[in-house]
Amino acid sequence: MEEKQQPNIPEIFLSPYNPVNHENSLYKMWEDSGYFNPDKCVEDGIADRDAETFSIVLPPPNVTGILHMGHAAMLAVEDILVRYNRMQGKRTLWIPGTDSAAIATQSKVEKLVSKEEKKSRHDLGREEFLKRVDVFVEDSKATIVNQIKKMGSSLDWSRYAFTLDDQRYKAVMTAFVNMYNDQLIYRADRIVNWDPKGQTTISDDEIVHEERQGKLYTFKYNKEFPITIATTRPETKVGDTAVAVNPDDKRYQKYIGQTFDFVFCDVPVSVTVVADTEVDPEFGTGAVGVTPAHSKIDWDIADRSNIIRRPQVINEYAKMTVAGRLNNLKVEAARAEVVKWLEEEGLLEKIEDTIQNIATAERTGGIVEPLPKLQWWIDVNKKFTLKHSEITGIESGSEVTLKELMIKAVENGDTDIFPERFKRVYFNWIENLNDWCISRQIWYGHRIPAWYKDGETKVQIQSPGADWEQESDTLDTWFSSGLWTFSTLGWPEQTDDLKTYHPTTVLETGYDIIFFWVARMILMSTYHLGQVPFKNVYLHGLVRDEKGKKMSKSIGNVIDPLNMIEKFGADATRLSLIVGAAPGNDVPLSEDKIRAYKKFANKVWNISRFILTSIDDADWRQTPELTKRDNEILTDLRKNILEVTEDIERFSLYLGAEKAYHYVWHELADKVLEESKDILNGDNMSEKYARQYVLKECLVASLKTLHPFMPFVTETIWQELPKELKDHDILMVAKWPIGE
RNA sequence: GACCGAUUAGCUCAGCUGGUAGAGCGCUACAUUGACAUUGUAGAGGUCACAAGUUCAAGUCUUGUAUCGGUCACCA
Repeated sequence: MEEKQQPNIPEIFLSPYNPVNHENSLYKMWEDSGYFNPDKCVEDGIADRDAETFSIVLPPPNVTGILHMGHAAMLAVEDILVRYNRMQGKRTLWIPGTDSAAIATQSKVEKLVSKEEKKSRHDLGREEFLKRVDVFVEDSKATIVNQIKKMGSSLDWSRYAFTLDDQRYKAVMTAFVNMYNDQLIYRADRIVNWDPKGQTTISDDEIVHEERQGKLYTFKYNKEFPITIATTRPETKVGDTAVAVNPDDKRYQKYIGQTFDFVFCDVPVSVTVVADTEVDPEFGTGAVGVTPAHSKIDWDIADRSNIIRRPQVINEYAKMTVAGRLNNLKVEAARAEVVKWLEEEGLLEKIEDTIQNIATAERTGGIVEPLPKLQWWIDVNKKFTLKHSEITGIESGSEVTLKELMIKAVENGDTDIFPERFKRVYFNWIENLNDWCISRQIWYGHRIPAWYKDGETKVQIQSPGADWEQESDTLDTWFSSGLWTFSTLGWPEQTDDLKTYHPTTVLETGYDIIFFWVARMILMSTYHLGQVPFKNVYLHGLVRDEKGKKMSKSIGNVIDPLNMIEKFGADATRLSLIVGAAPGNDVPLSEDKIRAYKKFANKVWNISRFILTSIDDADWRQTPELTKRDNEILTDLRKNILEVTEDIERFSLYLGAEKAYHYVWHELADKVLEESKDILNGDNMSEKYARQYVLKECLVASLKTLHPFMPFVTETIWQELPKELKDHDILMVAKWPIGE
């Protein structure tokens, strides 16, 4: 038996691919190379000076949070797009950042301070408390940043942004002042959504409607009152100033305009009967008790009928402020008390079960209490002059509203949304959009640059003087998030980055924040820059468990990405989140699925090992004489490259990943490698050499097409490839192969 | 209540601009430990929710029905 010559194979291939041995050092190698930064790529000739640009801003994760599968999916999608475009030779920029998550962070620190020092934020005072928050944020920042890196995210860390850093502060202040000067921001007293738990106002979009079992009470204010009314909230009736009926309702027409005074549950009340077309004669008794201070609809009815809009009978702690037996009771207790009183007085006609929609605060879960408050708003319907416009169909200097800008930007295709059906969702939302309440009663955030003295108000970034007092409210975090595509690029300065990379190419985010964020970014960018913020919106689905359930700690079905990276590698984790994840569709994820892709990483590893040992003795200076089959293999290869390329270009990553996977495993490995064994061991040297050439081509190209999807294993192998096979030492910046 | 989506193999889903169905996992049988803490080969399994329509031809287009899911919504 002749001893087969032991090929010269790199030692690392002697054992299966083990991600943990390579991932951290590879990431460091990439980072040290500087090629996450497009400037460095241009400098070293990887991208041409005038190459097309490709830019994405990372939707900033909460600075104090930890990485979950949703983040992991987002990072995987974006990194694939970024790596692909970088290999295409574009000037590719992916900007990292973190978000202050104002309310969440503040309450975290509040809890911490209360636990460790037994103090409230008010004990510490605003300034001292904010110092604690800053320290906390600084400490926890490293955690999330490191976790982002674990996924292999090729972000340009030299451009890292934090929503509350100095540069972003400047952008937010400038934005506010500009909008105020255009009278798009105003201050007004009206009903707001008050979250008693969070002790702040919230916007309409931060409300979650919950269906709950409630009761509908039908009663009279007193024995003499001629009209019976129904309500689910009897405790608010001490704040009634009117009873509204439909003007066409024959039963009540004779009372319209009359005023009745009486004492209701110890509280003197005066109500006027008014006509309002919004009242449905068919519902309940056809008469509505109007409580302007605690219901938005009632406030509007009061406005239309010229009724007084107060008294306010419930305070910020959801407690009654009236005198008598209800004094200082919580609303639920007050309700029981009022019902008891109605029964005693014989005023209660009936109680029915009903399903009522309760408004709760998204972040705290508290029941929202509508209260009248003096707050800051953005007017979405006011006409103003857009000085500069690059938006298709809107001339510079034309009169528009913010709503029109938001609609136009998508309607004209300047911003395209994937999947397409979300365009309709977007338009639908804008049509029903009301003015946006942007002030919040929390401390951690951008403090509104309004200054007060003796009833006078000035809006400007710098304090007008020591005796002027600054507005204590801060801005809704989505206000600053809305500026994110351009505040991260240096706006309000006209930086090179801003000129080069804005509008950004893609915004990739979850469909659940299309209103919160996507719409607000379009609003802010079109207004401040006259540009859309991004040319494409790619909406990914939510990561769910294998049964399609939402992952949650209480159910215990959470799959931790860091744990998965540890177990199966970042490449496997990425692929599991991409394959089968059509944009806009939820992704079912299981540990088995991730394990399957770890096997694939190992398969790639072994394919490479086989090919490398098979081509070890090849001399690449010869010209290969390809057989018909050789050419066929190369054609298949290029066809696969083309398909993967097209899929990535049209954001169908789930298809591209699957095709790349399928080709490598079931075409290259199962067919090409198997049939090559005879040729490689045969005596026909010309045929053997030709096949070696083909295998080399297949390996190099496959590593490249796989790289965006599974950067670590492909780069690890690349580093072991003989120099003469590579067009660059680092696969991350090698040239994307050409398909046909 | 309005709008949107889904309904295709046991499970999870692909099927873009219409031409009599595909993948992965699972299952069955056989082979394999000299690229592969395995892998390969072969196989079973679907009246593409239902009904009507357009068409030479329909998972694929139109309309309607049913079931499930989602988003939005001020009915007191």
